[in-house]
Amino acid sequence: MSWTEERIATLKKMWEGGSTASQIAEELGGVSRNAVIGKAHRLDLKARPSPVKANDAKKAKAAAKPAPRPAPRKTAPSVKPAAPKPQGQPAQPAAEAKPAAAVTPNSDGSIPSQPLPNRSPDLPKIVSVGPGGFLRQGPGDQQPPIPPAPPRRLVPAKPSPEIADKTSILNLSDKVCRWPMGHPGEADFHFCGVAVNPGFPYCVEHCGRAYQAQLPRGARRPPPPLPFGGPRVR
DNA sequence: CCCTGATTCGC
DNA sequence: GCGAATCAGG
Repeated sequence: MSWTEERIATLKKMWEGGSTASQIAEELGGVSRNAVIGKAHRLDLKARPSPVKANDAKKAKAAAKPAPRPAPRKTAPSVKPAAPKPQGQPAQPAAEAKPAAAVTPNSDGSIPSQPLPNRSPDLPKIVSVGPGGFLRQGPGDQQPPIPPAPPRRLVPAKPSPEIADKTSILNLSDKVCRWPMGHPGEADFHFCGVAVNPGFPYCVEHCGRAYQAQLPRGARRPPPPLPFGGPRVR
């Protein structure tokens, strides 16, 4: 697998969205978790809570421990450097705490106008990518899904014309076929909705899709496409 | 053990 | 540039 534009875009989106490298790797397919991390770093995407690096306060412990880099490499079983030179810089004490995002008054003493914080400043966004490749976004994600103005009274939302006469998840019952049509998250995602094959959750047609008779070897027909595009082929 | 990200370094 | 191997913390 190569890192195409799209794959890189997905990687970025998910990485910045807070997905773990494993999740990203699984979503992309064909790559390992390591590959994802390696790529992310090459893209300068790093800086995410790392279990192994988060700690900085235990500097005393770290400093106390010589911890010479043992050059991990399978193809390098050679002897370790007998005299690891102190490659570490003398721990800059000058790294004083940055004022960081602290509000600094202007010279005239006024408070500089602060651009409205994008709601949760540094909270990790929850972003996952569904089977169809669409992005699931968590609450508080996305820029302005905010209702513009408070309506004076609440009116039952009309279904979008797209799915006006289609079976939404709200219309599901024991009586109608619950075979999904399209992909979840898409505007026109809906369910089959025709009368069920009695005793089954699907109509007769979709029962035929859902329940396949086990045929003798060699007599099997190629399986029909599964809902949601089926499991990913890797 | 499992998970995580970081890092190194042969390819 | 890529990613397996490895490290190290939770």
